[in-house]
Amino acid sequence: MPLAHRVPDLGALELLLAVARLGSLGRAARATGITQPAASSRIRSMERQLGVALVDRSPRGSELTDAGVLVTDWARRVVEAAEAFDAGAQALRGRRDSRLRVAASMTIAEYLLPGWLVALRAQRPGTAVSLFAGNSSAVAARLLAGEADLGFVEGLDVPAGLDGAVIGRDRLIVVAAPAHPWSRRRRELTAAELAATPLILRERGSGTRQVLDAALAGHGGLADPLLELASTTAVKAAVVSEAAPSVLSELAVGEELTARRLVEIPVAGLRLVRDLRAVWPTGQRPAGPARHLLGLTRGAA
Amino acid sequence: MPLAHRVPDLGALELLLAVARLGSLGRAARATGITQPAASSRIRSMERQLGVALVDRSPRGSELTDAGVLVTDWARRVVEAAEAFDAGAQALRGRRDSRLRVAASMTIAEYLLPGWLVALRAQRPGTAVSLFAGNSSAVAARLLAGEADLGFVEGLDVPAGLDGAVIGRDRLIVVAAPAHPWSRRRRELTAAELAATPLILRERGSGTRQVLDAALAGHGGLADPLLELASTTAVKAAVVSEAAPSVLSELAVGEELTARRLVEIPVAGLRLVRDLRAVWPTGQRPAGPARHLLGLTRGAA
DNA sequence: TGGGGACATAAGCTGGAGTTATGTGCAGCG
DNA sequence: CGCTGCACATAACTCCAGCTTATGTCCCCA
Repeated sequence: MPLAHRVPDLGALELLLAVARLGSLGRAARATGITQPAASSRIRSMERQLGVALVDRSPRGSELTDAGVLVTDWARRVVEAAEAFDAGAQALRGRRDSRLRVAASMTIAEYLLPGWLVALRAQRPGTAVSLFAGNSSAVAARLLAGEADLGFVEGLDVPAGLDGAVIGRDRLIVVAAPAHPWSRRRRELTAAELAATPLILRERGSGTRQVLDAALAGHGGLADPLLELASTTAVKAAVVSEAAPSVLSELAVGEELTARRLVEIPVAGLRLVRDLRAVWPTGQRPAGPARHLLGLTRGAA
Repeated sequence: MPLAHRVPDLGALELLLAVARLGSLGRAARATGITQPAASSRIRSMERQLGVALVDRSPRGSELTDAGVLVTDWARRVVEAAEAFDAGAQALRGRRDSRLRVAASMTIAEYLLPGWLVALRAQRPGTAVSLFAGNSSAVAARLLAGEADLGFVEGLDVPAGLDGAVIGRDRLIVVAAPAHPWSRRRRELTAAELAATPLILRERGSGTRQVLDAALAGHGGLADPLLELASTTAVKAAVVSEAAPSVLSELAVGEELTARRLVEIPVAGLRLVRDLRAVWPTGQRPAGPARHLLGLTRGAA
């Protein structure tokens, strides 16, 4: 359980990446703003903690061992996730005087925006971004009030008073635990079967739920849910442990699918997709940083 | 640059997840093995560091704020990456007396195995796994010497003396920087064009290079590379900064594609795929933990 | 109105990570 | 051949972040 005691500090992982990149403890130390002895000791204690030699030291520099290469690649993923966290958190704190004020739906803010912000930061360092997250109407209100420069929403329609461009699609997929009978079916599920089955769902009013309701209206209508939960995370947890399927955004379950904690159940003849849109007040085409961010988002999902 | 100073500790992120899950600082504290005041102070200093209120405290418990929900979701990604790191590192240290000894090619060990190990740990906690990473022939040698129970290789053929099962495919894709002319082409690239262009590549002998050589043999043969580098990471960095394309495993560039640091260039009529295989000594079908891990890997990539 | 749950505050301890100063080993060169 | 430069290791000391225990405050509920 105490993961933090078995995984090196973020600072140590960054240092390791610097050693890999620069080929010497001393240079890596300078690059990360510490002294050479500090770097030396930190790498050493990381090796002690992991029980694996990571770098080959020599009087001419330091190189990663074979194990070190692997560990460094795994470390890179942690650091990248931390960068996304940082980009998101910065934007969340961002003051109203930011150069680029973004308003986004929860799903987009959760899964896509941090990556875009990392890319933006790489290409235009120093662009101060602020982020507001809320539902579609709240995003629209912000834009119309002039309190945001660019919005992102998912859903079937563009809110009144806004122009928009489709930047990607979000597919809703049926998921079940690997142990669930549906995971072993040979024939595709039918829409009617799906409609008739009590599912684990977000509460009524969520965007996902609306799309699902609409799509199954012609197939007998959605059965009463087995369980209604307030957050996507809670739904995922319930699907994994309980024995009922759910319908979730593919953005939300990518991780779970690759780790096989959840399995996607194909459904015959049912397209549960919703567009992801960038939106802005009618007539005011995005310019400057907003235009640049918009360019980064094409082809999302 | 000093990312670690702006992102909370892994321990703090874990604690935040526990608060989200359990709805109270005190319970979260107990769950993570610290006392309530420690948790209180840690969450508070995280809020100070991020400049955002994360939890609403009340005498009846604590709930995440709207911003807290977002931050927690981003934190979850960091923690999941750390879990993969941990699972990998544990296996790397694993002693020879492990219950399951895995040998895998570098690509698979880097990108796929940690996720499988996390899944395995969730389903069969306490299965001690050890990992050896090397090229196909080294993996084969381990298996044939009885020093490994299950192997994973990518490539065109099954090494002699081994049986195997295809568990997925790895597609090699042409990538370029967004600023590169190929990223703006309207017409698909032809195989002959690709063959005639000097690329940034791994050194001769790497698996990727072999597949590429074979596939382009009928299209005039691969031109001399512009640059030959020793690691996939170095190749990616060169493609991003230099003005030349490369051909890389889609496993290696997933992150870069979604962040738009790299762009995939479609090529007409060229299928650069290689199978990912689980392998074992002829006749000795995997049993026990090996069989279970094998089950987790189906449908990879 | 008293008890219990939940969070905050206070005071003191500890260890990890950092710093400066110095030592060792190796390569290249005048 | 010894000097210089570079890289890593060791030693001694400092400091602060995070932990603990003890106690206070607030609110709900029986």
